[in-house]
Amino acid sequence: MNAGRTARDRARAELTQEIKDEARRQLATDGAQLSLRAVARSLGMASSAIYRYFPSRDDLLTALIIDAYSSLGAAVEASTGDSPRAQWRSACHAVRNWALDHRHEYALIYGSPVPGYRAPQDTVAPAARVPLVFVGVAGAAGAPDSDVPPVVHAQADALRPALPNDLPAGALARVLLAWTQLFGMISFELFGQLVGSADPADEFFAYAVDQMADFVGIAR
Amino acid sequence: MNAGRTARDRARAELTQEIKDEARRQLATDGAQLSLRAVARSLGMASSAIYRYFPSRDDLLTALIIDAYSSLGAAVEASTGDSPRAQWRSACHAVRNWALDHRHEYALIYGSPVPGYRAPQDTVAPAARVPLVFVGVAGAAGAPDSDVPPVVHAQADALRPALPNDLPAGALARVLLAWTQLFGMISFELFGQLVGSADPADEFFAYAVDQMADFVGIAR
DNA sequence: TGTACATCAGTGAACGCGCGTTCACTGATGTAC
DNA sequence: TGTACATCAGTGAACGCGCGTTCACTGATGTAC
Repeated sequence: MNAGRTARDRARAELTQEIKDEARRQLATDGAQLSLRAVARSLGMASSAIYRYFPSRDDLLTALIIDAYSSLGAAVEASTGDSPRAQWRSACHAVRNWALDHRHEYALIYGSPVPGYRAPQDTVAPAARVPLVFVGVAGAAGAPDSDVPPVVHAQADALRPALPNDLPAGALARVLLAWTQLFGMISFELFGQLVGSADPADEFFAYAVDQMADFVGIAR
Repeated sequence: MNAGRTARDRARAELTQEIKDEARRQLATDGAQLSLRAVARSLGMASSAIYRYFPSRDDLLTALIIDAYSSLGAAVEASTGDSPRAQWRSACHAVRNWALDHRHEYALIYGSPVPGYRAPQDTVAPAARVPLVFVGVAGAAGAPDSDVPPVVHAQADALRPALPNDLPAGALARVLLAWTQLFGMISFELFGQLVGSADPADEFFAYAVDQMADFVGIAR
């Protein structure tokens, strides 16, 4: 199935991609609305033809969501730094830069849930890639343990088998907190909540990233 | 105009309220979609009758948004505590409780922007009520100054005239950071990003609130 | 290499639906004298 | 207190639009012998 590609197979793969690309383009212009008919129109094909590639609108949405998580995940995994501290900073900025470059895909995955749409299980693994990078950096930095309430400690312990290292519960909790902080700030910036205070947000973002590195205990 | 209320005036005020209430109810059931016709249907009136109360769908949306900010603002302003630390905690929990009780209104104001909708200036003041509460608490606690990059320092200085106290730039920056942290965590919880890690989030939230109080420098 | 059949991509019409907004109209409520 | 007129709330039909999805069909591509 991977070797003997027929012309039909190749055409199918290409058109599947083109449909997703066009749908992404429409997310960017029309906001979060996604219309199969509009996508088909732009591609010069009958609206019913889309159904040869995606069984329904929701399946196309799911594909876009998975692609978005994967694209962000890859961007963050590709970020590098000479020290754990530099890696931390570079990973945070990779998230923000991706978000600024893909505003509507960001809104699709981190904004309010799409009405009437229920995300299937397949999105879980790609969505986990970003937090796993931060766990990895904290591990490499030898982030120290700290006091944590029992329930949170138990949640950290339950999470550990899925992690690339065995970060102590106190460190893991702080990484999680920094993770919500990171996306909170980016969402506020993109969704316009910072207008009038920390906008433009470049310097404030850099400042926050540094504060969070200190908070997690990643040495300067 | 405020004293001599005619029957017509009272009927108008009541129906305006009923339209908003029904619209809110529909936000809660149908997700972020808002249909004037559906609202009218539920109220047993002709869809065109809505136009006697709101000139367009966007105006109704704007009213809902302002109401949501005001409702949240009032809830947070009403929170109390014996010490600045207790006030901080109680304000944070007030935000979260309001969000859990008004999920769709929360999504309306803190989720992805509604496609094709541009928020007018009238939303700015109500939106500022929550952060102002946190600035107030930090002021009462005597939150200390700290190092902050020049651009952020300048943004803090520019903000100060609009504040109820003259928090030093380093403290104000940390309050802003905690503010984005707070909403980041609540958004993640409500939008399902914590599933599989810190969910249920009650303890993690309490933990994060305490960490942020330390971070801002509000004495235990 | 050639033929017969099965598979698949794409079409165009149709179904059934919902939407925001406008408009001419009716009848009730309010106001001025 | 009563009458004449102006204001307003609410109606119902219509405009013009877009949507997701289904279906019978055509013609091209692939497969087995």
